Amino acid sequence: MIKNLEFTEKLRSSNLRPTKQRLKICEVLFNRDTTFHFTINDLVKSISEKLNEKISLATVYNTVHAFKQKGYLKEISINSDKSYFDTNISEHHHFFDEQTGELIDCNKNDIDVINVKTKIPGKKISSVEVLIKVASDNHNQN
Amino acid sequence: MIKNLEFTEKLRSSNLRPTKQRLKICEVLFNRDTTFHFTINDLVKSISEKLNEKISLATVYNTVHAFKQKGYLKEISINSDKSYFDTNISEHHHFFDEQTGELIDCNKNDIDVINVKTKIPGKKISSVEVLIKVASDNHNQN
DNA sequence: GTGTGTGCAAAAGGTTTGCAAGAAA
DNA sequence: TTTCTTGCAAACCTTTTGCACACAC
Repeated sequence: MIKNLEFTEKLRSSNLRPTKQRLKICEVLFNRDTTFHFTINDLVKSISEKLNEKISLATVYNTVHAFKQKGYLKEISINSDKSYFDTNISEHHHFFDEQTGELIDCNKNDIDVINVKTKIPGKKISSVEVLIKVASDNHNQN
Repeated sequence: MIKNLEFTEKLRSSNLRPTKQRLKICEVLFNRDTTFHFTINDLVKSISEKLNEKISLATVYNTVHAFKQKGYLKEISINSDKSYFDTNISEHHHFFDEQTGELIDCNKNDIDVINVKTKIPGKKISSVEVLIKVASDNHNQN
């Protein structure tokens, strides 16, 4: 169980004022055992369920973007109408269930390290993301 | 240079009526030498530039979705406010320039085949997509 | 007190939908 | 003639913005 004090420090060290709202969002995001994959909407729901409170949508967006920019959250590359975020900020990959929309973290040893053999002149690689789309075994799509 | 007749056949074989609009969209999408990475907006612009015509947005969306469903287009997993599509339907991967928003196809031998060693029970893999984000070499992000 | 952050409502941008008119079979 | 397709406008949903008020320092 992580203490609010820790979050306060974390925020302060990133030049983010530890406001009531940001601390609450920290609590919902980071005070959990497993990775949290979420959309903004999921987060808002989580806040109201876990804390029985409401934080304005604009603030939630602001905060998530600030956290992403500070490296506390990762945005996941999926094409969807919504943006997905991940509290697991290590370089890792995902399974995406096309039918349920569920995201599952890949473990380090589910996939060999991706070796990119070609460079784009003047560019450096900032990340490599693998998305493995899965569907029910007993369905066939044509 | 692919003939309209070929497109007509293609459409008919997929149970899509070869309408004037669909044939024009085929022409813009598939009558080119290199892969086309596009958003709906790009496509609409292309139609008006190449053919000097206007096809209703709803029809363009309809058609792109139909083509995707029939396997003539691939949707690329990027988180963006817009959807990106690709006329290269082979299983391949992408470089994505974070600064310019440009997408570049990976060649088959830029990356080793991804070997997914773990299965999700009851699910089968329907695709594996790799997105390599790149940025200028002389920039450092913190 | 000064500068940031919050909340609301409105706006924006991409995508979808309903439905009447039109085209293909 | 029947069925599918088109086009328009309205609706929808996520995300962003502007601005007044409130809070952190």
